[in-house]
Parts: sequence; C-alpha cells; structure tokens
Amino acid sequence: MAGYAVPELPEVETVRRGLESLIVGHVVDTVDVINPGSFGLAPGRDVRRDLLGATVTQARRRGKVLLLDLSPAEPGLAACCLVVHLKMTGQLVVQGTDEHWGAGHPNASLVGVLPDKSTRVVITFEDGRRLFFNDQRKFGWLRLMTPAQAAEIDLIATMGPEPLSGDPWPDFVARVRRHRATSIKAALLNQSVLAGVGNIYADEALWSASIHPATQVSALSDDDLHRLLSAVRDVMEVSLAAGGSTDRTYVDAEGRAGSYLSFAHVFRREGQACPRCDTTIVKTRLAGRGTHLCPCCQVVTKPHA
DNA sequence: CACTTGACCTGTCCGC
DNA sequence: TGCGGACAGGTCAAGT
Repeated sequence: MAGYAVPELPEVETVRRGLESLIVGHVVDTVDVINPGSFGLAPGRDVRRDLLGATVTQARRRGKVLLLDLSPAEPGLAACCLVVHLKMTGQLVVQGTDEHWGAGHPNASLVGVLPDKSTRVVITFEDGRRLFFNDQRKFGWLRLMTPAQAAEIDLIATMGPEPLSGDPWPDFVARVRRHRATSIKAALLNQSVLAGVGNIYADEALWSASIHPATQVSALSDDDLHRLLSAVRDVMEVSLAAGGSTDRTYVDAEGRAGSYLSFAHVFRREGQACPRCDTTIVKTRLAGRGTHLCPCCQVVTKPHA
C-alpha cells in the first residue's frame, strides 16, 4: 500500500499551532544544514547575519506554506522569515527534554530518536530545544527570506482564498470559474483557486457534496460550488479537531500523529461500502492523482462523455 | 492562455 | 529470499 497522507491545510495548521507554543520567543543559537538541497537562501540573505541570534516572533501559515517570522539579533539588520513547505513527507518537530516541558511529555520520546536519516536541517535554540526538519523524499524545502521576498514566491502571490478565514466564497467562485474546461477535482487541487486543498480533502469534500470529481467546472451551478466550498470547510474543521491525517510520515510539532483518516468516508477506502448508500467505493485516476469516489451517489453532474 | 504531463525523490509493496 | 518496477503525491517546468 504505497499511499501517503500528506500535509494539507489541517496538517500544516496543526504544525503551526505547535510551533507557535513551542518556539515563538526563543532565540536561534545554531543552524545545521545537513542536506543543502533542503535549505535555500533568497538573494541578499545570510544565515549567520540574519538567523543566528534572531528571535522567533510569530508562526504564520498561508495554504500549505509555513512562515516563521524572526526579529533580528541587532537593530538595523533585516527582519527575516523562514519559509517552509513540507510537500509530501516533510516534518517540523521540536525536540526537548523533561527540563523543557515536564516529565512524561510525549515529545520526550523523541530524544535519542532524532536526528535520523531523514533529518535535513537542525535548528538549536538558546535553551537547548531543537527544531528538526525531516523529509524522507527531499521534495520539501526551507528558505531564508525577508517577508517581502516570501510574498513574492509565485505560489504565495497567486494563492486563492483561505477556506477557513472570513468568507472565501466571492473570491473562490470567481477563481474557480476561470477554469471551466477542467475537472472540478483538478480545479480544487489548484492552489490559485483555493488555498490548502490536497488529495485527501478534495476527495472527501467532493463525496460530501455528492459531486463526481470528473465533473467539468462549467457543468456545476453556483449552488453546487457553494455546497462544495462548505464541504471543504467542514472536512478541514473535522480534521483539525483530529490533529490532521497520518498514514505514515505526518506528525505535528511534538511528534504526534493525527487521526482524521479514521473518520474519512472515501479516501483510501476503495472496496468498502459508501457510508451514504452502501455502494462499493472505487479508486480511479484523475488529474494525475489517485481519486476515491462512490460511483452511485456522486452524481450531481455526470462527467461529460 | 488553458490545460496536461513529466520530473523531482525515496521507501514500500507486488509479482516473478 | 531477492529484484525490478509500479506507485504514492505537491509543485513547477515544459509541452500540447
């Protein structure tokens, strides 16, 4: 079963919340880049000058991208941020000891376990706690930039609305309507349409809204799209409450797995009964991705022949 | 411009 | 038991 539950919005947000409580306010002591390909420097940036002695002030998220803001070690130096994309197998895990957060903390089990062979970057803070960037497949990255440089990353500059912030509907419907000739699943996976949706929550939301993933965007009514956006929001809220989805590699900032997959209706449930109509769930391939659906009740609009 | 496909990686699983 | 190959998926570059 070569399936992964990879970091999407709920997983990245879970990591962000952990980092907010674990490393905001702490000062960078050392940076150890074990795999240079995992660590990038924007033009003009320098690890020693911009990062060593800098204090983490904030942990932000935009879609699946994490941004750790830092105030400079000395006045006059640029405020920077560490921009992180976990891609498929990336992890950001903070390791501490009983001295840091008390005996019996689940994180204590990480001492002696990390670093391991997937560890690409290690950042040590002033009190000895360590932030590990692990990434089995080396697709993920961490980049030192200024906030302005981060905002210019194409992925961020063109990203669609946040599903869980404010009212994303007007922006979402305008953006999704630009892609009328493609399948609704491909449109959902496009980060410029809606931020943070990946393969798991696309399949789950489409099932929830009873929409076939291959349906052309142009065949969907505003009503359908509104119901779909609500479904995205709902599945992401449920996943956040469950700490995200873990199949193999995803863990939060304290090294804990998430349990959303036990609540999933169709994702990686091919061969099982649809919870709504009892028809057998099938797995197909669409938009280059494994796609799970109920062939009976996801019929809002049949895909065009 | 809209849309699709391949590349980037590594570990795991399946068939022989 | 070993080995080759298919497969997993986020994003970008290149192709249609």
